[in-house]
Amino acid sequence: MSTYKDLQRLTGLSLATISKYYNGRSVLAANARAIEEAAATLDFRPNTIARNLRSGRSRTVGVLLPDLNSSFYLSILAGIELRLRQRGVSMLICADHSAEGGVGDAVRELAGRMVDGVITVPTERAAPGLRELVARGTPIVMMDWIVEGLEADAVILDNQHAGAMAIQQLIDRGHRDIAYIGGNGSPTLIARGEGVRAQLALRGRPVREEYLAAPDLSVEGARAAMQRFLMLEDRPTAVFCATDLLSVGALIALNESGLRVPQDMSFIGFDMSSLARLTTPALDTISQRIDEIASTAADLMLARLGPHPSRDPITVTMSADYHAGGSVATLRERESV
Amino acid sequence: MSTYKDLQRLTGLSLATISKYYNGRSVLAANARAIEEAAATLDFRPNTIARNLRSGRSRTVGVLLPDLNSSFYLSILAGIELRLRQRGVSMLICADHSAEGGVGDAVRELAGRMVDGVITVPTERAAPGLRELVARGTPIVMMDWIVEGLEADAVILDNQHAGAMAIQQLIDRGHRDIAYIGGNGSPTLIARGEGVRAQLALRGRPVREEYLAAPDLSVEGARAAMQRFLMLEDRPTAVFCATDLLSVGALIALNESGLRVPQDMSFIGFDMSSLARLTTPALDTISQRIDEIASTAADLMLARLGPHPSRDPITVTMSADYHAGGSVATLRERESV
DNA sequence: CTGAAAGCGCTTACAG
DNA sequence: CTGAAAGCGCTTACAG
Repeated sequence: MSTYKDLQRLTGLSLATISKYYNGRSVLAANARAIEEAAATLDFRPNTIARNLRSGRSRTVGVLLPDLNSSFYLSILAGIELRLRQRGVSMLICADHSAEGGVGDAVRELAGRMVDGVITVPTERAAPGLRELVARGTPIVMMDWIVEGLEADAVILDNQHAGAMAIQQLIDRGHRDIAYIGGNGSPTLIARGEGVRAQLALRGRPVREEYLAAPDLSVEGARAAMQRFLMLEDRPTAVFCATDLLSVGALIALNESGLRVPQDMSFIGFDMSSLARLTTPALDTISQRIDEIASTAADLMLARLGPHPSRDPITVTMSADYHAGGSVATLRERESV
Repeated sequence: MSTYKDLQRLTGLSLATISKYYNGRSVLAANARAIEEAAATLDFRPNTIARNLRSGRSRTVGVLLPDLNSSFYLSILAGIELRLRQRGVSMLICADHSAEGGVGDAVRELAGRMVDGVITVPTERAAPGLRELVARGTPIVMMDWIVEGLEADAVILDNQHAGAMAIQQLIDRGHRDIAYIGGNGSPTLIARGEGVRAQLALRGRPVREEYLAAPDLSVEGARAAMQRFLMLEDRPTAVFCATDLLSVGALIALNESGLRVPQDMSFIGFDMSSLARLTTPALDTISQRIDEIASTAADLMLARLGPHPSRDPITVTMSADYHAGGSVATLRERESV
């Protein structure tokens, strides 16, 4: 790797002038050409690490996620990467691995690498570290759920509404015995569950505890939960799943059981994008516009890194969409809403 | 952020001693305790950037992928992240975005950030940059396909065999008119296609060009390709898809057509993991052990970063597995192999 | 516009 | 074991 010193040797210019050139400040045209020539000869590229150390900015944003095991997180990563790269900002990825425990403090790891900001789907575990970062003036953007009391921007889904929307649809189609596979692992899932329960109550449907499952957020967890529903004396006529992995697991159990969707069981999934069309009939799903969430989060961060960041934290709330498929059967006559 | 100087103020020790402590070299027990106390008070954490600059090692590995739009890449990321984090190595992610063009040279970006090594699913576009890195002595590990002439470790699939295996299965089950949705975008796909053609030829089955499609590597590309197959005068009795996205797209088109799998069309997909069980019947697939590929790649990299790297490049070739489902119909009597 | 000098926060020989 | 000094490759005021 060649350095400014090598350019200095070839051009006779000072380090300060070379630095100015590489920072886009004005330099005599002749000098600029000389630097470009020398750089081409040497195959020179400025050392980002040194730049960062001296300037105190790394043009790198940390992306901290609970794990990397769902397509939800992948889509988020892809969306953020695209937006940040357009603006010359790099991305350092950390998975929190809360489950494993003791993998070290991901947030402090990011801090030690001088990231200019952190975009995160936060976990309980990460919260204290995020507070420290905010105290130090590092901008944070939260996605998916909000750490209470953290002064930071956020992009979240109206999760209560997302949950309620699924139940409303099922009730409108005549369902009464509705099962729900959700979870208590995060405020996001709790809110979706609240939406479910509230809507059931509102429409006078029984909230039967044996129809509510909160398994591990995994394909196998949901598969087992669905299997339990299917063994009930009076099994539900419809099931709603609160995440993509849970949807996949529940559907696998349904397929294994030999029951048909929607004749024997109606189904509403969550966030399955193109997978919803993988089955016959296609699935009804509740879904978020993940690309929009990611790009909004990236934009909020870029604004914070820019010259005139706004003072107050901004929370963007997005609403989920209902994608109709053919996986919900209409029982009896359709109720009026 | 506090620094060594602050620790020096609180402990009276020299910077050299503090540095020794943080690099795990021996320090008097009393001094170690003093440093720990001061660090706790100050909430100190060594600045990784400064460390990197001075030591010339960043304990960061660049991960360079063509894009971030497939679950194949996500699984690879997840596997690598897990292994690297266990060893205290961070991961800087770049998507090459070859398609968009002009997004800047991802490889040089990584070089400027002083990554200790690069793990990559290479693209044509990245090849020259990777050569430069090798010339500079930066270790590279390639996954999925090999850039010819690059002195670097690699973990690849026996793609010819993967392609041949699918065709063999279909022929064994009595199929003759076999369609293939693949692509020419990468040596990986070309090799899978060669395996397909070779096996068809070997078993005396016609290689009909109208049964071969090489669409964009996208869900929509495969959907369109499948739709064209279905409009053929004598449509094929079976289709094999060479990637996960292509499989999803083809299956969507099949569902939309109203044809049943496997009665009207047999289907073999690629790399669908749990998605293969999403449908009734479950899908037959060819799949790679992605976790193993990722962890092998990470281990090869960690070995290169360790104290005694081997001299010669290592190529690990893995073989694909056949996962039986119920998406292949048996026509006529089963042939002997 | 340009250059000389100091310094970002560490690590690294080198003495002691 | 410890400490004083130089330096990693840049950027940043400050003069000129």
